[in-house]
Amino acid sequence: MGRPPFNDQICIKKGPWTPEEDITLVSYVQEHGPGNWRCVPTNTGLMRCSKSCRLRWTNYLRPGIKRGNFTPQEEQKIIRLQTLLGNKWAAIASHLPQRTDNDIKNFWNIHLKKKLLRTNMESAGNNCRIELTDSLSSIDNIHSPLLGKDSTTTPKPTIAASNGPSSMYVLSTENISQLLKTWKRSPHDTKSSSSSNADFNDINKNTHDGNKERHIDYSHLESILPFDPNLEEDFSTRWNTAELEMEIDGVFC
DNA sequence: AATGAACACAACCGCCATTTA
DNA sequence: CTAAATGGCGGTTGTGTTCAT
Repeated sequence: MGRPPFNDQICIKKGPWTPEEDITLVSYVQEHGPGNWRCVPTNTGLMRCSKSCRLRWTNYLRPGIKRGNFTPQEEQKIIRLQTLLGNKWAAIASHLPQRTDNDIKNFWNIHLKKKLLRTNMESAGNNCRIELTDSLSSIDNIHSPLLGKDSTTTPKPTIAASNGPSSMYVLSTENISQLLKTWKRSPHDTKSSSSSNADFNDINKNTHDGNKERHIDYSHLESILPFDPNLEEDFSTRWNTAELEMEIDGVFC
């Protein structure tokens, strides 16, 4: 009974994705669209499990993803949504279409959790009525709506942009298109993996120059992705609309 | 200049709900 | 209806980079 076994175990490669793998995946999704991930390793020859392919696409390769520093507005929104929803990162991410749940989760764990704890401790130092929390996990409890905690105790966050991202291997859709150009010149380079990685490191180095802000220019990707370049603008527009603000404010107020 | 600590983030793991044969 | 695959999600980890000493 049940479904026939699907051997996903043969696709066992793990670790960081290579540019070649990314291109393969992007090309496949371009042709077939996202979804039916169980077929992806078989049809593409990628030695990755379907889960890994889906994750790579949704968290990294999908068009419309905004990378780099979170804006103060985004930060405020995340804090407020986390207060309301708890650690429902996917739900929170649905209010920030350009951000992935993984990114938001990382941002929360790295920046906001600490910031809130610090603010909380300062409050405790200034006001004896507030009990000092002694662990980072307590921050989650403080903000858990299900516990019915008084939201007025939620510390007001200070706005501070995080520092620039590291220059470790980071892939953007812009990088994919650039790599495609390089790749076309020497598609069968036997040292493709290592050399391509080097190329990508160079690309990222260049991308991270100046203010270190990672900017994704999707215009280069039009030829390989069914992506509307206006999408990012659309997200930005939607982001700024009073409608969306009211949608969220309505929940909080 | 060297080195250890802290930071940042991509990727993996495990669990659960849904889908499918 | 059953059981296994699949997809989705949240938590955690591994590792490269940056910063401080």
